[in-house]
Amino acid sequence: MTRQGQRIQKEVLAILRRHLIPRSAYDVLGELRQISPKIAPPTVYRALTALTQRGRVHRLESLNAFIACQCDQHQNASILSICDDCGTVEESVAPDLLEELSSIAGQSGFAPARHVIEVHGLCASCATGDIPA
Amino acid sequence: MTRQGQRIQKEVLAILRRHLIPRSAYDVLGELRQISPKIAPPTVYRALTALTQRGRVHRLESLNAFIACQCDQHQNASILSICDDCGTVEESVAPDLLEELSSIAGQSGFAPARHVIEVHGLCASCATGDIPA
DNA sequence: TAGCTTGCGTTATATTATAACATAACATAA
DNA sequence: TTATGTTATGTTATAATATAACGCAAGCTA
Repeated sequence: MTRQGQRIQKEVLAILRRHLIPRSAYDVLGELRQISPKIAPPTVYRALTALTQRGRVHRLESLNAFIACQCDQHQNASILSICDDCGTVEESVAPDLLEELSSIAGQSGFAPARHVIEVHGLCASCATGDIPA
Repeated sequence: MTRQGQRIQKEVLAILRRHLIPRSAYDVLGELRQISPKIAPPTVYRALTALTQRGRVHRLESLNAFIACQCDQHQNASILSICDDCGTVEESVAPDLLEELSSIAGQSGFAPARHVIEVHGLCASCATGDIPA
């Protein structure tokens, strides 16, 4: 990775960190272009791929969107709880559950390498209606 | 749903059942068009959505693809183990793990409604190299 | 039949993602 | 320092996935 690559990854991460709700790759592209108007899609996807591999960003497979990692310490897969009303995402870490999941998937000899765990529903605020939209 | 809608859902399900590996919506569209050449994308997506809601078909969020339900009895979320080498998908049911997952996600008041659990890795054959590609 | 509701077909287009190849940046040795 | 290989990045184009919008038809029921 060259200096330019590092700069773009840093900018992409900063953009994602400014938002509590997931952004699509093209959302990120739009914001990047406010700084560097000539950025093209593959550049953004490369940065997002690298950040995701390093655990700084999570890809929400069920939304085709990305969010900055909120706990900044683990390489383990996270449980991502997505509010279908307001869009916020909560991140939970549960190594025990991952092990259990690996063992279930492995019963037939399957060798797990990557876990995707996303839970859709309503966050506390939206579920109780305390803070109506 | 009208008779025509039922017919298309039946055809889509039959197509998915003919394959052990996931098919994209456009794969399905291509096969449907061999029978009814004028089908358009929204028709396929409507059928896939309905089948998914009734649990006859699973959508693989991390692949943007679909596969017929292999166990045909449950409305519970399945664990889908995806071989990154040969593409086969194994389905497992684990109500205990779902409850545990709901409880983890619910710790902060989050109300879970739908679980997405996908495990990428290598199936038994591909992991051992018994049946090299 | 008239009027209502829902589903379906159709057109067009939006959104997400990547292939392919040219160029630039960096590393290393002659 | 130039030559050479290797990897990263820029650029263009396009592929792949998904849905909005709207009009017509099918099915219901008064």
